[in-house]
Amino acid sequence: MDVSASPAAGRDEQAVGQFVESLARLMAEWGFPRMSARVLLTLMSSDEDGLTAADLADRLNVSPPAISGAVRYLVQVGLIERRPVPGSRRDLYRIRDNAWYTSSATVGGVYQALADLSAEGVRALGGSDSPAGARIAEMHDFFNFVQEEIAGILNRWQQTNTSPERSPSRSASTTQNS
Amino acid sequence: MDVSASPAAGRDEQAVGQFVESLARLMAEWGFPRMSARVLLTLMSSDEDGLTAADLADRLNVSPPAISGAVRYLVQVGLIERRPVPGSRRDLYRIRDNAWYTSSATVGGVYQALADLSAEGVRALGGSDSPAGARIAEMHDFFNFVQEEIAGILNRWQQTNTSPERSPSRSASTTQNS
DNA sequence: CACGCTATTCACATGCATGTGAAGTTGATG
DNA sequence: CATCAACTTCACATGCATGTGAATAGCGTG
Repeated sequence: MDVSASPAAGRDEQAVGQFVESLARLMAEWGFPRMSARVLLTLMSSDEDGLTAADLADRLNVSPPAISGAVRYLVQVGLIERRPVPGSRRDLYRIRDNAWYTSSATVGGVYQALADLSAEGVRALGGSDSPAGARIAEMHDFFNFVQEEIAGILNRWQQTNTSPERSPSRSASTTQNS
Repeated sequence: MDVSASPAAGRDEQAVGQFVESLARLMAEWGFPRMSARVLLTLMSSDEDGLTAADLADRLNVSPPAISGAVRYLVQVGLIERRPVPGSRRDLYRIRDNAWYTSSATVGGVYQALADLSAEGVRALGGSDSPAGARIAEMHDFFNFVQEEIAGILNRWQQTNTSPERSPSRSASTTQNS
């Protein structure tokens, strides 16, 4: 095996690539756009403080248009930001600091939508008197509960990590090994 | 327009159908199989204590094979159960009582997988010393945190709603007749 | 013992999302 | 002012998931 570009404890490019692909695959499996996931993870695992569309296309071996669509989505949902480089035509794409926090807040919104819709369901069923009505009412309670709890989780995370901005590396040890 | 089958405060079949479709669409948008979502919600919004594949095919205006595939998935992930009817060839499909609980437990498992994979990412990056390593390490911490918190949420839900097992979900007064 | 109903499996068609190549647009530079 | 580089938009091809129809297997019934 050739560890050509791997100083003692430095990056293992091959392993990093594998990591990006594995995680992107997992995210894609539950509905996240594949290409956007790859772009996001490539940005996260780069030491530079931003990459251009050309850089991304090169590292991922895809065409620039694919990058274009992927970053448009990522910017729209607030996971990355584009920073036009003053002297140049290039734009740098950069991860927003609270990316995962934002992402999970979106998940919370989904639960809110689920709760709202199930409330309509209870109405459609004529109240919670019937078995079906009771079932949907319970579903509504559950989603409502989860939604509130998720908000609590995010608050706790914010407090634990004081400013969600640029928190220093605090986790040294990797929890578990296979 | 004729509201032929709408007793005063009873089921509004049209609204129920709309509810099923809306919620199924939302679930499909974040990765849940469309047909399985429709079947699940149809079961939930039925007052009978179980429906046959033929019933489901009829109510959803789809072919029996589509039902077959949908219920196989639902049974596999533990959201519904099949109850062979003793005297007949028919099988009744029925929602498991803790369906949403089970479903959310699965979501928790996803976060666990995310945490595990990001731990590998930190290793691939040679530790959390580099900017990228620090970023992935923070991601790992976040997923780990969320995963633990989700477990806490579910426990709290269990306690609030006493036993999640086989709890007669007729929390309200359901005049159940078999 | 044969028939019929119910559910499943197989091969196929349809629809949708996604990535590619070519052309277009915009801003920097000599 | 002309040229070049970088990103974006458009039209198309490919792959994948999903639902349908025909044929099959199993169990209750006359």
